[in-house]
Amino acid sequence: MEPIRKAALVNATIVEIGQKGSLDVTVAQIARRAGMSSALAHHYFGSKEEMFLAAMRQLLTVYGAEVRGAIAASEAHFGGAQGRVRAVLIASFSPMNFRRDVVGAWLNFWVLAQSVPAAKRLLAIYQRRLHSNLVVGLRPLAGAQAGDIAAGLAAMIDGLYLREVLKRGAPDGAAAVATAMDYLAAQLARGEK
Amino acid sequence: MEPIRKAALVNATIVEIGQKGSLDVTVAQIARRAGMSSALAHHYFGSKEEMFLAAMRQLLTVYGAEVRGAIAASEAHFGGAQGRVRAVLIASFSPMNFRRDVVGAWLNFWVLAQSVPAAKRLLAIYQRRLHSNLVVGLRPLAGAQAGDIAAGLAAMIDGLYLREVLKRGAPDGAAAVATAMDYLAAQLARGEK
DNA sequence: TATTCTTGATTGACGAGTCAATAAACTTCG
DNA sequence: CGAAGTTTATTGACTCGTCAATCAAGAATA
Repeated sequence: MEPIRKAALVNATIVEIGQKGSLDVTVAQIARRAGMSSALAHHYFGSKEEMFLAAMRQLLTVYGAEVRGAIAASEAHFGGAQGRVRAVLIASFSPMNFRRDVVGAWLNFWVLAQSVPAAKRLLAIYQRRLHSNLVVGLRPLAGAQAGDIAAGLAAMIDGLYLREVLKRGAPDGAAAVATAMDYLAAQLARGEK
Repeated sequence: MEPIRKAALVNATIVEIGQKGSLDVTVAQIARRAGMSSALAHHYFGSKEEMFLAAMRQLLTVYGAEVRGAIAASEAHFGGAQGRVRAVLIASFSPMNFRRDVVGAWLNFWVLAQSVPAAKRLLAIYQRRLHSNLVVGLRPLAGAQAGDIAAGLAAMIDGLYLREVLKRGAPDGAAAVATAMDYLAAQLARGEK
């Protein structure tokens, strides 16, 4: 039972935060969405904060898995070139990760990181992984510039996420990928000139 | 008295939210920082939400003024070229706007916009102004591409803000400007080739 | 029986907003 | 001038609701 209930609570937490657009979500609301009483939620997680952190970890885990998958697929097919960077972008803006409620939850966890050290640590992991993935992909293409370009690209990715939460209508991952790829193309074109 | 007290409350709201890194700030805390009782804060603003919105408007106003000032100064001295865009960037990352607590408040207001329509409207104004300022500056440099480049640049600016709240140490506006200008240079170089 | 699962009820704290009352400043007009 | 009246400024105390967390007790299961 424990793993099932925990998973249900974690998902309910993400959806609830994402839909409400705020961390002002009661344990009772989350528990109800997950189909149980608030007391049971406390029984399994001990505290609301633990639930939030577990939800963050879940987001990180899913995102990380998708990135790894995309990279693997990309290397199998194209073997290098812009493939790895493109893979990271595609995974970042995939329908799974670029969902409205997921993006809303991300933003709220970013806020949480300002006051909860454990949350800050989790986000730092995300940032390191993203940066490192981009640099590995960029090194063969841009050499010494890889670090700077990765920094700019990472900022742009986060910015595209940030802006998504205010848009209405369905998220458009392809457009986001296009914007980021355009940046990349411009940087690489300059390097070659 | 009214304008003085309101101004004090607005500033206290920004600082309190920025330092705490969260909208979970009590009216009593804000009022205390502004040197008055919570009842008086309610007397002048009616509700906590009104205080938040007034604080957002203040941020928008100060930012807008600084951008206008920078554009005017830039046109007087260099007359066009990348001047206008650079002016927008410099204003965006000026020591006044790129302060830790201000950036923290921005991020929190972004979250607020998800659930409070009035806040969303204010942010939409900011986005429109930013985009339009960038497009005007980019049109002579990039022609039809101006819109797309502006979109990417705007996302990057917001992303740089977003990332700032997790960094430690003093904000480095110059580095942020450099990253954004680098993006711009790459895009323009490609256009000329 | 013992262990795990589950919840309704309760507690204790906290916070937004209201209110009644006091104090200060300003206005009116005799 | 100066007394009576009026508007503005200000606060402590209070109400009312909410919510995280706990607990004791009741199913279910092994």
